[in-house]
Amino acid sequence: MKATIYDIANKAGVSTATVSRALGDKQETVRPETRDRILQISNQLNYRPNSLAKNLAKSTTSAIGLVLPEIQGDFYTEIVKGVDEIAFSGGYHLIVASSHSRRNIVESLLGFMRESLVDGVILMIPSMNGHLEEVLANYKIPVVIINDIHAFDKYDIVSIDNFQGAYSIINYTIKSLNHSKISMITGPSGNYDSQMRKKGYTAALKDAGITIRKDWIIEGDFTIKGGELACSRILSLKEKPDVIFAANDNMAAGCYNASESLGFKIPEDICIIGFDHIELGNFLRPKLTTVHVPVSEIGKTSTKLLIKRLRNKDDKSIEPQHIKISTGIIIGDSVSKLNN
Amino acid sequence: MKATIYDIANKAGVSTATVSRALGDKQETVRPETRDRILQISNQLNYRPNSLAKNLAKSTTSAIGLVLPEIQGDFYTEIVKGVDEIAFSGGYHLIVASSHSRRNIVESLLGFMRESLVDGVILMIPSMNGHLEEVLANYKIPVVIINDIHAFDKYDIVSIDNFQGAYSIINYTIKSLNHSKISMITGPSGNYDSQMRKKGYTAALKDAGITIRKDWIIEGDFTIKGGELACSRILSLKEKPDVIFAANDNMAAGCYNASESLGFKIPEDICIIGFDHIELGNFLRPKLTTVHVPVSEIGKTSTKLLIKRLRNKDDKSIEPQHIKISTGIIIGDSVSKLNN
DNA sequence: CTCAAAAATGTAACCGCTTACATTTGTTAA
DNA sequence: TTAACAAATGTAAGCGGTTACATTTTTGAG
Repeated sequence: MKATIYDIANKAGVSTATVSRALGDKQETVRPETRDRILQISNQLNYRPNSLAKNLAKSTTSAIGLVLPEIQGDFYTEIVKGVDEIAFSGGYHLIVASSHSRRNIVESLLGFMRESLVDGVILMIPSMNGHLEEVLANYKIPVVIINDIHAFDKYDIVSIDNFQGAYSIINYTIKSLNHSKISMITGPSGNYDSQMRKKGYTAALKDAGITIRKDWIIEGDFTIKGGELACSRILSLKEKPDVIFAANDNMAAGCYNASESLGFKIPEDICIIGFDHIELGNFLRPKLTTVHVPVSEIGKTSTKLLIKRLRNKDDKSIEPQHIKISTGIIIGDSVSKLNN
Repeated sequence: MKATIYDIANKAGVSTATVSRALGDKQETVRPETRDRILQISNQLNYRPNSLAKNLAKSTTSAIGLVLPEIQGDFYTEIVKGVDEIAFSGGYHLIVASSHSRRNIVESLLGFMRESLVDGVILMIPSMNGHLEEVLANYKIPVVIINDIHAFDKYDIVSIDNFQGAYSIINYTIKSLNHSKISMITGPSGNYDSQMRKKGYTAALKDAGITIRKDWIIEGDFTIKGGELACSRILSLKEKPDVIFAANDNMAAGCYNASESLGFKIPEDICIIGFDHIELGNFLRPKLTTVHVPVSEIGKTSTKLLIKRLRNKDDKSIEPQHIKISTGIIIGDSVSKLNN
């Protein structure tokens, strides 16, 4: 049978309270020789505290919940990796729940919260969800939200600087490469990242004095297939743009496919810009020009934030923090330079 | 304050035992009208059982642990997704632990087992690890191992049919495409998947009466960079092979890079074959010929196996199951047909 | 050496649910 | 009607820790 705290107390001739104190993290008042004796016996019996009992007694689980949207591709692996690494070094376990055919984000979240299964939650919200606000308001476990969203200002938020990323790369395309006929394939309409990327795009155009053409803004869905479809539509327009700015690399890859099958050469006939800088982009030919997003940084930062919150749970005074992760530009060969 | 089972018992004028029975899963002996009353009050109070208390009382957690090797790329996302989906529908939570700079597989495993944090574990072991056997022997939580490994025959195992996959594609290359000068870039020497893929490769050659050249078997490390390096070495041999079989797609992608920079055209000057069929391969040009591995199937199958085990925990008689997930061939354009 | 304060340890309730066993209530057959 | 048995419910002891409060031991100033 597994050794319990009672066994140790017995063998050491002390009470369970003393054993608990000697073995606990917080520096408790135990005489050094007593502590040593307890530690030794504990080792000898190969004692491991039962975390279930500890959880119940302390109403705490040392676990962090990570709620992800429908998982696909590199992106999420990086997030999980970043979160896991920080969680682990902070002494937390990681419970993940991704939404899929049988479950949505809110359900995952509720599952965590209702059962007090985790001490805190990292929540990645790609787009607005009806019940979400209500759920968040009803349970008061610390939450860190990953997304570029302002409806949740009272929570800690970690977001990619989508606006800046899009603005920079479009600005570069205009100013340094002399382009002005730039179209965009957005993500799904409700998606926050997509919305901000679009704002960056329009702002850069506007600041450069370029009129925005609504017919050059096509809605995509962040998938490769979706990119293919949208690109085909753009390439069959009577008045074609010179550049397609896809709201993510997946769709940019779709553009490569469509261009290839429609006989458009990149970058001579059509230029492509992506967003995310996933591995895939490095293998597209010509190399994809895109916006670098430090994905695992997002996971790490949110976890750090959450853990800080958990460590100061009583101190309600700390203001919600909003951290923006900045992006960078990756210059590939998928956008040509125009001679003006 | 959150409602407890006591509050319900009070309000309903029954004992906590009855409430517990009425609310529990197993069809207990409670009079219908009593059950109804309890259910009603439970709803009214918005009662949610405290899972921590339940865990302690039942010494069970309804959680499955998933231990992954160093996470990178598509592959693992698919596994997590598959596991999560099945775990969820079986009423289990998913706790993941990946090894990384600060932790290795055995540590993750120990963490789960020592603290009785999970009811069972799904363990992905890429290569032999000293303490592993010992750890597994010492704790008797149900374990499902994902890998092509025979040292652990007494556990449930789910494995990719690496041998068959490699054999088939090499055989196809020989028989249908008339190649005979086929080299291989393996994975890290200790890696089980790699070992079996190599066996499939050598068996196919041998069966076709082709002599195996040791100098055409180069060790790689499953990374893109590693593939690049190994490929360069092969391409600078005095006697070059016509085909390079990379033990995974990542390395195959590296081969593309190396071939490009050394001026070798695929498939005219050198042919490339991969393994895994990750998304990336679809974007290589020419399209990569590779072995399809149904990754999320692996996750799903192992989880089903584990849950079955957990549901029949007492029944020790069930023999360890060894399930092989079969692979398929994806024919791209990276291997030319020789006229013999 | 004495005594008050500080340090160390002990006692036992508690976290909220489950469940073996005891008790009460209901049902059925003679 | 009643004995015998089944069904429904109650009692209370866990599960294995934590911790408020009580008690004992140690320490050190006077």
